[in-house]
Amino acid sequence: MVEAYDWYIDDCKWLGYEPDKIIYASKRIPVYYEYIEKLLKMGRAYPCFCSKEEFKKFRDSGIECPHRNISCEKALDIWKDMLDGKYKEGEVVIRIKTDMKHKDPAIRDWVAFRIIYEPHPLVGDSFHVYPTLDFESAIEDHLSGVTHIIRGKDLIDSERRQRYIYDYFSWQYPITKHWGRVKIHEFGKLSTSSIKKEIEAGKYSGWDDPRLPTLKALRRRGFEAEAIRKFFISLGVGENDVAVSMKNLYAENRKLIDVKANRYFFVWDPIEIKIEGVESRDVKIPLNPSNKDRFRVLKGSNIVYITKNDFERFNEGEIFRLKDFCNIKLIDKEKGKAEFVGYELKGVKKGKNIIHWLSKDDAIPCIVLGFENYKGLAEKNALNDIDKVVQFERFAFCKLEKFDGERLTAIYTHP
RNA sequence: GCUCCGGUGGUGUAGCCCGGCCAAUCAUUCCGGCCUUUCGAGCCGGCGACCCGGGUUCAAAUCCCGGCCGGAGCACCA
Repeated sequence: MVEAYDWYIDDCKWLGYEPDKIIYASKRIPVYYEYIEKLLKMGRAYPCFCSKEEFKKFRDSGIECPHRNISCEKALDIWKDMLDGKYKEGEVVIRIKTDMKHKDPAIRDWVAFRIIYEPHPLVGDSFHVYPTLDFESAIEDHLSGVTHIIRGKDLIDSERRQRYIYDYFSWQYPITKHWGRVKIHEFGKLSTSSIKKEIEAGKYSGWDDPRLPTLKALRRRGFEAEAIRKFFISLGVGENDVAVSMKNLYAENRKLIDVKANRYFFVWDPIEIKIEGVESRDVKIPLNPSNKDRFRVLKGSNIVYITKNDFERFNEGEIFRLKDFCNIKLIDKEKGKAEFVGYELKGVKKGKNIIHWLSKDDAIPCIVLGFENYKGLAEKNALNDIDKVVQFERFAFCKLEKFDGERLTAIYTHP
């Protein structure tokens, strides 16, 4: 995927880190050729004609393969022939000499170059002899003056392999740190390859599907880069695998957005209620409880929508309050009828008896996409905050993604 | 199977190298209270951990050995 090249950089910048140098290994193949030629001349590398299976036998038994001890001249000739395209894929590889008796078989004479005729996404068919990751990054780390490497523990053996090259050239190996595998309780193992498959299978709509734990998805959900940074820093760099809950991320993000996210009403699964004896009036509600100077205005009227959840909780005869508007008593649940009790907040039990609502004039259709999808009515005022994260009161923080003239689409951020 | 690494409250983390100040840090979750016109935020309080067994030592989460459990590598993949 060619686009993925840009995604790394894009995501990196979004997180707030500007790379000071970007290196595409595929564009620097000739550099690696230089170094492998040196190693061939030094007798520290050799062309090997063993098949994978054959070599595995040698590796497992710690025996040098018959190709290992040819002269430098011959080795270089074969190398030239490889470059000239005289060999087929899989016919020959270049191996770095380590120690066939090394106690860890994973380290024994590893492959540095192999032949691939398939065109490369970035450089097309300019080359057909490519370095392996271990070889390329060994050279590149040294050339670019890398002093510290932080990478996953799956690459721990890379260090032991690469050190042979560093020793041959008398270079100094960087200091390494490794991290373990990260699992998210709510999702499972983080694995780009399995996510890719599931996207292709149609399970997810794309890399930014809000159900995914990808940076793209988190970004779409309106997370602050700062929260993600803090979250990952809190995980530390340790070789142990970690299994962490998204709740920790939510907590970090909430600290940042709570003060700035405007509050609006979102009535999911709306139920219509008629209130007898109430007069219409405008209701001013603070956009954010921490700043009482900024308001939004809702029309309080005798027909309002409340969410089904709330409606079902109340019994006939019970009094509850439409937040900031008025108190009503449910008189006929069957018909959705209530009667006006008063405007005064005083005397109403606080907490669960105060619910959010919307009258028809202020309601626009809204869908919230997340782990589950919610359909309902959102407050019209929210249209002022398209592209921003708002809090739908008593629901969750949501990123308002778009309004198509008919319906507002929001992405579920977190509770 | 071979090689290597790791195991601190529900979760993540600090401390381990250089033993004592660790009746073990911080964050989050959970539970309780206060506050609040949101089941949000804030404030206060609480529960809760050094994998097990030996050894060294006046003293061990920290050092040593063994066990158990978990993970990584053993690719012509990145």
